[in-house]
Amino acid sequence: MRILIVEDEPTLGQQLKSTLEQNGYAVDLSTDGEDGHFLGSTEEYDAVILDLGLPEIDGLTVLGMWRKEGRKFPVLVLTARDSWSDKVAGLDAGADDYLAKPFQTEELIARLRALIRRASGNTSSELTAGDVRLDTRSGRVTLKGEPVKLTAQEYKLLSYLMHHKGKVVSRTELIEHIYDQDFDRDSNTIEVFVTRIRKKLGAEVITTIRGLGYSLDDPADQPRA
Amino acid sequence: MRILIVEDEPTLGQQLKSTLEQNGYAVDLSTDGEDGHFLGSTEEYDAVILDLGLPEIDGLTVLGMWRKEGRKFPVLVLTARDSWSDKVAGLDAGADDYLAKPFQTEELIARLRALIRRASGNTSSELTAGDVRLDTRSGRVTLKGEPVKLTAQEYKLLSYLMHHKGKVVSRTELIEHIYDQDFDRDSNTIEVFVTRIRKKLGAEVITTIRGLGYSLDDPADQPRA
DNA sequence: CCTCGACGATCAGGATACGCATAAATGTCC
DNA sequence: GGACATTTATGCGTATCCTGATCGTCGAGG
Repeated sequence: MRILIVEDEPTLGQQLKSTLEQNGYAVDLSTDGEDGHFLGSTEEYDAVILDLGLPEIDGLTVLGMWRKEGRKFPVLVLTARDSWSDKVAGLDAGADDYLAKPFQTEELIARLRALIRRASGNTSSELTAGDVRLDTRSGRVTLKGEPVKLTAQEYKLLSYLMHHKGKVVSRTELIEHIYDQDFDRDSNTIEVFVTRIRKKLGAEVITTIRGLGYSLDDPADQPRA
Repeated sequence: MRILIVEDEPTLGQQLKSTLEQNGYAVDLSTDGEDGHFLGSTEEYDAVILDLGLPEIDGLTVLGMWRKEGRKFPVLVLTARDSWSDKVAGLDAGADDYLAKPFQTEELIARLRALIRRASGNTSSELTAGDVRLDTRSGRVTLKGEPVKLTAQEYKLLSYLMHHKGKVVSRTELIEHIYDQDFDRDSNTIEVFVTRIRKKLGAEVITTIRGLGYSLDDPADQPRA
């Protein structure tokens, strides 16, 4: 999953970035409103963390612009103080959740996870497809109850597919969502990891749709396939 | 485990701090409400000891603010006298336990231990994983019944992992919970202690999840692995 | 029905970052 | 001041990731 952080204070921003990366997210960091707005408008993110107290352009303005442009990613708003008016304004402008500074990183992670989960239409933190089960809280994957060891990239790829079960996901979409900004787009890493995952979880979990991409289907959703 | 003490009387506060440290806790001490509130909001604590009779901001107010902000750590409230009304108000405001001054440090420790245990979802004061058993009351660790000598830091690290059995714990999370406020975040002490613990208890007790952190698994939870 | 082209799957080698282990330096407590 | 615990520093080994090449397969058109 790929996250955008818009935070003017460099120390906090950098710290957030590395914390999130340690939790398996691909993270882009922007330190001003204009650049942040541009990134959010051009790149693909699964969630955005937005500080309201930005220099130059206000965070609320940026959020408003995104929504007007039709960007739908969930936005978690950070605000300097527990100011009630900011909260109302934020939610009005289209924020999906709200966290007052200062905050604990663990809570931020928990909320972010919940936002991404809800945005993809899932209600539980446990995603299942056939015999495969993925727990987004503990970061564990099991096959028929047996724990399976996945590497970081394998996990990211599988996680994205499971969050979009049934949808056909193109290779470029996968690259955009599991790598951050600077990454060589034409490479066959995706294929390599799909192969690896199939080896560990069984070939049938990921279906190839020639010319379009991949799709992860839950047999339970299709009585006969 | 990391504790925050908010106590205006310096003598008592300092004394509590060193007692708790002797019992294997990492302790931050704050002598006024405002600073205490800030610490509780920004740092990661496994429990908080809060004196109600504070100058400037009242202890109850601080507690109320924390709960409103969504802070979930267990709070043990200290009050000057055995005043019934204070107790009711404290529990109302979200306190988890209550102790009247003067008190025996033994009792404080015992209650603290119980609070932390309950907060992590454990019911017994004895935590086990495979052949390893950790008694939070005596601070003793045994391997297949044989007592094992652990140093203070080794114990803290193991204890935190055993309180969160099965969860993937990142290195920063470990640092935040076994060291107090001022500590150099980028150092490799965690790795060193993990190595030491593995040497004493066997390499299999702590699993490494590359790029994410460590995890302590109980073989009993996974029928066959 | 066969052939060819395009796309995807697979494999193996090399680069790299990550975690491990050890030793040396520093700190702390009797 | 000595013993022990803790932290820092450093080299090593290896899992993981990426690259590029080759092999396999699907499907359209002849």
